[in-house]
Parts: sequence; C-alpha cells; structure tokens
Amino acid sequence: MQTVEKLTDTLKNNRLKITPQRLMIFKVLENNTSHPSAEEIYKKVKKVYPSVSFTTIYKTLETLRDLGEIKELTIDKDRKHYDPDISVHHHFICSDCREIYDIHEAFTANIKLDDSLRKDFSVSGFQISFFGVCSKCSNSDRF
Amino acid sequence: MQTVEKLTDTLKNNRLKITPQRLMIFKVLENNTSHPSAEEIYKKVKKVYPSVSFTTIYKTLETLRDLGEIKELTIDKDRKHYDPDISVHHHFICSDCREIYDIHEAFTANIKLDDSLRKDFSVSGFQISFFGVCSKCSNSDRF
DNA sequence: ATTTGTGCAAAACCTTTGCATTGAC
DNA sequence: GTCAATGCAAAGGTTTTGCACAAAT
Repeated sequence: MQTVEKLTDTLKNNRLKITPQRLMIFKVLENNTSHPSAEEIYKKVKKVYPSVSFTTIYKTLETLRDLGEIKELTIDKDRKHYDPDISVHHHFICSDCREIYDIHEAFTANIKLDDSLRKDFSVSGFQISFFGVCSKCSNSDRF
Repeated sequence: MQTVEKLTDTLKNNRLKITPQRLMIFKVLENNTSHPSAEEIYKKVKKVYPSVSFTTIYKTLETLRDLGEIKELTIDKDRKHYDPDISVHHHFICSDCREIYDIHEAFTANIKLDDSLRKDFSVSGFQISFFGVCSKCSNSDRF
C-alpha cells in the first residue's frame, strides 16, 4: 500500500472521496504487518470513530483491494485477512495462536513456472502458505 | 485417502461406525480430483440418500480430516474444499470459474526450508496456491 | 448540486451445535 | 444394550446488500 498521503491522491484520481473513516482505516493499515481481519480493523477504527460500521470497513477494504493497494489473504480458514504489503512474499500461519507471519525468503526465486504449467494456465501470481506452530506457542507448550 | 475398503477398516479400528451415508461420502471422494466443496458432496450423496443432511456431510468430513484421510483446502475465499489426495502437491485456482486444479511439479523440490525459517517456526507443511485464469476460461474469453 | 460514502438493519452464506431419534455394533 | 451417527432446527460468525441519510467534492 502507498503512504496515506499518496493514497489520497490515488483516490482523488479515481473520483473517490476521502472521509475521516477511510483515512483512519488507511492509518491502521499503513506499515501494518499483523495481517488484520476486518474485525481487528473495525475495533481500531471504532476507538476513534465509535459510530463506524462494518459496512464501511468492508466497503473500504473492497475499494483498496480493487485499487490493488492491499491483498486479501485466504490462508485462515475462519476469516479473511488483509495485507497492505503487496510485494511478493509468503506467509506462515500458526495453527495454535492463528497469527500470520511474513516470510520473505530467497528460496522463492527457485520457483520457476514450468512450461507445462504455462500451457494450461495463465498464472498471475502464487502464494505459499506455511503451516505449523510458531516459536512463541511451541515455547509456551513446554510448561 | 485410502480406498473405501481400507477406510472401513480404519474406521472400525477407531471404533467409528460405517453407515450407508458415510460409505456414499467415501465413494464420492474416492479418486476425486475435483476438490469438491461440502455442498457439492452433499448434492451427490443426496441423489442416493435424499434425506441426508449437511450435518452428516460436515461431521464426516471432519472425521476424515481428523483421521488424516483428507485435506481441508483454504484456497477459495468463499468456501472450503476437500481433497482426498493427501500427497504433497499444490493447486491452481481459476479466478474466473473458481475451479481448482492439481499442480504436481518437480520444482517444489526446490523449496528448502531456510535455517532462519526453522529457527522461528516449526513448519509442518506448506502449500502453494497459484492464481490466474485456466485455459478453458481464457479461450472462452475470446468470443 | 451531484455523487459517493456511511450506517443501520436485514439478509445471505457457510458452518457448527443442541438434542431427540435412529441405527450400527 | 450401548454408544455413535443422523437429521432437524436453530444458532453462530463472517460478509454482503438495500436503502435512507449524510458528507465530500
């Protein structure tokens, strides 16, 4: 996602309106690496704008996704998560605490799209989901 | 997933009961590479057992997953899909028709778990989701 | 003034659960 | 006879939608 400042320009260029609620959602997402769910964003925005609705959260997230500013993550079986980091990277989800961690690793360069794959599919991207238990949870398991 | 025959033994060994509904669900899943959703399984079972319920479908899928016989796929943002092929492989989901295809490719061998990754996480598995449009859909787009 | 965004309430979905009944063993 | 499975209805949780009103441009 761009900076909030640049993002407001992008909205203007698309004849979209800049509202306090939206600005707050942008601020919550800016530099956010916690992969929040809609509810987590809602709760944070609600602290500043108590009357904000889920409708606004979902609509704004949809708008940001359509602008290509954020990515909707389908990795948690229970709910969607949102990622303002649209660069190529992958995720680890802890089966215990459900937290999602970023994985920026060099090995991803080793994934070459095979010709047979190219023939059958027009691949626009891929995403690796790692499963397991994070060190925080595996440590606490010992006690 | 094992063959239906072997699966019945596994159930017996776990003191689980073999019912006509379950057998039908097993048959629907056996050698099924279409990654069906619960509803798709429900519809097929319903043709033979019209009074079958979603409860039975979901409960049986849960049992099979807990036995390690099938995998629950979190790749489609709208619903879960079920895969009786528990061998290591990956998937391509068409953003147009939502169909999920298997990807069995040699390049997956190139993914080595980095030491830094091993240090922070106890990785039990990973799964690559490819996104894009399948050839069926990209062909039909032309008309 | 126009047009988009907001928020409420309700709906739409998918999935799970409580419970009485049925059926497998 | 015992215990697990089934099926119904209801509930739960997430996400979407219709619509009137508010706010941004």
